[in-house]
Amino acid sequence: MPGKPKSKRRSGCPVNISLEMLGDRWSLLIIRDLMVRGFRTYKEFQSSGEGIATNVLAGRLRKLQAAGIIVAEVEAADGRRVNYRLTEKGMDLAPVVLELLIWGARYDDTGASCAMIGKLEKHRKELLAEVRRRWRKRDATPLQAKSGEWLWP
Amino acid sequence: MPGKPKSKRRSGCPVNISLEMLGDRWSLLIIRDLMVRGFRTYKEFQSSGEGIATNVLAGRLRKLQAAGIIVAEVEAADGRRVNYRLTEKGMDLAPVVLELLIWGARYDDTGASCAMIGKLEKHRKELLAEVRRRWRKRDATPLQAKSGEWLWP
DNA sequence: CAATATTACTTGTGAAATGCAAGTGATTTA
DNA sequence: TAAATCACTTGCATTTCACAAGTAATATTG
Repeated sequence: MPGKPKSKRRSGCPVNISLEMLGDRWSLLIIRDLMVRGFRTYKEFQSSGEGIATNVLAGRLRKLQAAGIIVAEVEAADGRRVNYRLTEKGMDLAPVVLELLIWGARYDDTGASCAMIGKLEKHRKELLAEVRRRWRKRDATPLQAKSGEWLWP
Repeated sequence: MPGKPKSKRRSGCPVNISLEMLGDRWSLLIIRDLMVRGFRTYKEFQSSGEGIATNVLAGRLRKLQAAGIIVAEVEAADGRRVNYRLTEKGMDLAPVVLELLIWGARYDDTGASCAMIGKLEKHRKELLAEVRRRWRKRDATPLQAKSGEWLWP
């Protein structure tokens, strides 16, 4: 039994960054991988090379479900597989993820030629629209490779 | 001696969400408070009601400095006071913070009338410009009250 | 159809981070 | 000069995390 989180304070009109769910090392990475790398299964997350521990991954997936950010469904054709998908609420994090990607690219750059970054900044809207279109179609082809390279447009 | 973080993996072209710095419960809250609540001192962070532990706050401020996101300077008029400010790099997180605020407001809403949310979404650019203008002027008047309420425009 | 493989986890253990209460040292104010 | 303020640090109990190993359910292979 995990026990309740001990009741957190909340201010009046709740325009607050809500980092109770997203304020950890992995949640946003999982969301990004669902959003732009086309990840769907537990195994993909584990072997993505980011190094999340298996028990922590399981915990995060559970929490993200409980928060209504992702849903899990067992694949009809193969009862072993569980496919994770973003909900509408989860997809609405796309602007956050995009801005984080842009910021990270601008400052965490280890030097590789990333002309793509300028394109991301200039075409925020189109990219967000594309991500959402693929989400609706359940199209899991990645916009971003495992290496981080962008496959867009 | 804290010891090195044990070397994290990095992919080739580094377009990655870099959550090594921001992937915790407090960093983005500190940045938001500097950005839109006009916080400047240690004490303000401590007594903001968010409940960050004092040792953790000290640690985060140190890490954010080391990452070049904030700077600390002792106040000339009062040698006890240390004022924290965002760097350019820190200010460039404004779009991230704004999108998080919008998302949080949309979904974490406990019900209060927040017509302001729509305004934030419609006037992203103006708000970002305003935040940056105040930052340049070192104007610490908050855009967002402690309660979360927006004082803008 | 039995043996093996795959997938999605859980469990156990030590290390690290966190939360809390109390204390410290450098100023500044009364 | 004593008290107050500010920005921290220290110690300790609790929680979370990382790593390795194991398990249960389904699927594939021979």
